[in-house]
Amino acid sequence: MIKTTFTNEQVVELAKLLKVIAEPKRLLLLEEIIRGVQCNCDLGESLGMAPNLISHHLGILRTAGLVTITRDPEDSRWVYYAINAQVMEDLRRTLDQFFSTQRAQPRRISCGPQSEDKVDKDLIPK
Amino acid sequence: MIKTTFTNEQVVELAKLLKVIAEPKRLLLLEEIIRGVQCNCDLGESLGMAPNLISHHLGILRTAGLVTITRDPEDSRWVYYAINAQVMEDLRRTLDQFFSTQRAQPRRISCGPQSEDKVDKDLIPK
DNA sequence: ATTATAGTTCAACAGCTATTGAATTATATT
DNA sequence: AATATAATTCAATAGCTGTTGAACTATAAT
Repeated sequence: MIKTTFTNEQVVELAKLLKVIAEPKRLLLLEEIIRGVQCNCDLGESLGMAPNLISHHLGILRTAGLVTITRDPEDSRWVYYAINAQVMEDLRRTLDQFFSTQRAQPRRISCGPQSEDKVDKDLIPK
Repeated sequence: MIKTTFTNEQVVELAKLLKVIAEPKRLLLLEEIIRGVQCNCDLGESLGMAPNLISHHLGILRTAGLVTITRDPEDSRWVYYAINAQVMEDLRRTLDQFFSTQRAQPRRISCGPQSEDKVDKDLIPK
């Protein structure tokens, strides 16, 4: 069953989530985490980012629910980030539906010279 | 064949394209165009946006290659926008790969108490 | 106890961009 | 020729946010 339309609220909601991942550094962080690089210091090192900036971006990813945080049981100073598979999967499916070319409808003629509105208007006498 | 990694350049490129669609008004415009509402005036009317703002956002969508523009053959003052199916499909597949949970790797231990670096360091005498 | 380390929070700033209103272009109508 | 219409371009503004450096918190090591 293919979803054919999105409500305005759903579109706005999707845009919000897209804004979270539409930032190059954040998307790079996600890619690294997906690859298995999940401790804060390695993320900062491999991307050349200051630790506070890492915190900032990971916080946004975390608020969006895309990643989860775990503290090391031996030494709780260390934190490890991991992707939230469920949220990722939901996002994947939503995007899959939104950008499905099957959804595309032909132009609805309601404007321009061919529109009936135009013709009707012309029939109204002045 | 599932793509397992993205290069930094690919990630940055993807982020740029995501930025284009991560704007609520633009995503709403895309949704409307997909539904078949494709003339400028209708788009503005159904979304409550001024014509110049419509132009602005559609210009960005057009620069990104997501939509194409056609002028009315009878009255070239009217323009109609349509989605670029090829670009949409490419984007859909890229996102499908990026957010595929199958890509996710377990944590690579290179930091923290369990890391070998740590242990090796401890073996070095002072 | 003191120092070191990992990470977060805070404050300030700069750059970008969505929005608005006015001016402009180009085509069609009268 | 003059006016109207559809759309774009331009200039100015305001709000948001990524970035930076400093201060702070919490835990571990000495």
